[in-house]
Amino acid sequence: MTRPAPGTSLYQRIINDVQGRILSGEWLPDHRIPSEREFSEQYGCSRMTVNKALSQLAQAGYIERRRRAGSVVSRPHAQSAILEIHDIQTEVQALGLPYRYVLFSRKERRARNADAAHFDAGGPARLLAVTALHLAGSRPFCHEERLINLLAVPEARDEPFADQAPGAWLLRRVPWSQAEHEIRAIAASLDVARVLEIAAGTPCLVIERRTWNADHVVTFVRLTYVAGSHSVVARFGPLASLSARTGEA
Amino acid sequence: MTRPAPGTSLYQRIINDVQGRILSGEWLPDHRIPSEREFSEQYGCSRMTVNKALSQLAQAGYIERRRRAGSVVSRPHAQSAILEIHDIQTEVQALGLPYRYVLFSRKERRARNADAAHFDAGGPARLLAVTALHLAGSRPFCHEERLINLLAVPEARDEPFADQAPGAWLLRRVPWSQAEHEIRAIAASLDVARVLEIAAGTPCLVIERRTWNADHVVTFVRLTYVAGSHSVVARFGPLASLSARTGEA
DNA sequence: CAGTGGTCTAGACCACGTA
DNA sequence: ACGTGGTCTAGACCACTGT
Repeated sequence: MTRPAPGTSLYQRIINDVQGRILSGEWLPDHRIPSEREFSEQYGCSRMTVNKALSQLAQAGYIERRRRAGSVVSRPHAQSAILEIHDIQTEVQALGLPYRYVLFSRKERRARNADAAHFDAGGPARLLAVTALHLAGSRPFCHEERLINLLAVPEARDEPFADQAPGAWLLRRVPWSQAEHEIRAIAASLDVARVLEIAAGTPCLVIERRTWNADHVVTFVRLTYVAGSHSVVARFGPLASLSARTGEA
Repeated sequence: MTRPAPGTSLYQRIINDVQGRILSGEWLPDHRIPSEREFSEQYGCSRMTVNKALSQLAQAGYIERRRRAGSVVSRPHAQSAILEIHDIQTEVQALGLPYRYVLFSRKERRARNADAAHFDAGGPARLLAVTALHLAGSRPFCHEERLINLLAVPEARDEPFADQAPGAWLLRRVPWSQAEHEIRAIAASLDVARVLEIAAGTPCLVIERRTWNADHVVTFVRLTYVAGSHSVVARFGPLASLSARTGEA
């Protein structure tokens, strides 16, 4: 066999067919779809090819697979979206504005009790605390408060962060395995309001991010944006992650 | 062969090994990792097994694969996170508060120019516009403004939405293929402030979501939360989606 | 107990892109 | 040109689980 696979591969065709039946409503939630062996007969291919297709459909959340009981169409559940969080410099320049970065303070210090919430139990012995401002043109764009775990990133001790934001530096230097974001709306505090050149109490968007490598927190950052200057966009296409993931990483 | 695979499968072991080398920094970005054929020799297994492992690592963004050139460790790029957006009722009950839903208005009407931004070019001919309030205990929790495309969901015409929020109804009834979220901070308008029982100008978190099925927008919703009552949490663990995706959908 | 998915094999041909 | 990944085969044994 080994058909030339003109546009798409066989397993991709199976994915598309099943996805079509689910999205069109032909196969409703809890509907039991054919078994791998039935599919392989229908498509005249081996079971492995069907398995690859159905495994990816399961990963994308379209179906659930159970031994003996077979595979059934998932009932829609909490939506999960792919949230893209870009580098701030890239973001500002995408707005067509000149980007500028100003370092406010950079202090090495021992971890306090207040830091324990952001780091793991016990926490890191020594921290690097950095506060800075990102500007779009002449306007303040984003206020950054960051803590870096010096046990995880000892090189940060030698980095002044005078010309380069710690986020960009860390992204290039440190591998990370997990990140957690929390997004909230707040009223600007007096301190932040002064820096962002707005009135205290003005609505702001806050993004807090903790980044892990293996078991320990590498860095914690709080980014404060003036309301209206920034929004977070998240997209989700279940099968997008199946069809488009080959070459783009 | 067919080893009993004591705790994990062979391809999962390969995934873990490669991930470990990348996260530890042993294999830096742009490092070329062994070819599939080399791995299969090292592990004493077939190339298909290695292929399954490396394919999943590529999907998770750890490595990039290029024909002839081999596979290289990815350089970290824009972080993408998995954003969980839950049903509002679930969310309120998770806070340990009684949930209540109040319908304010429900109107069927023709699409206006102002709706065109939320829907596709041309837009749907007829819409169902619903405004409602979600309460946690006796306090307003979230104000909902929703537009439903009646061409995509004609059954909505027969649904009063008096006792049931349209979000929960749609989630159960309508398949969707894509969603887009935008999260912003705003100052409460007069109308919204009155409904949420806060002062005008109070910071609020706004989530706007458009949901597609195939090519057309099914529904658009704007959810407004009082600042402090709600935050969005997003997590990302590249390999979490590899190891934990089997049985949990 | 019977049928499902989970995993694995030892080959194979092909398309592609880089050296 | 040649080695890479991409895909596929025609089997196999096993673990699990619903009937």
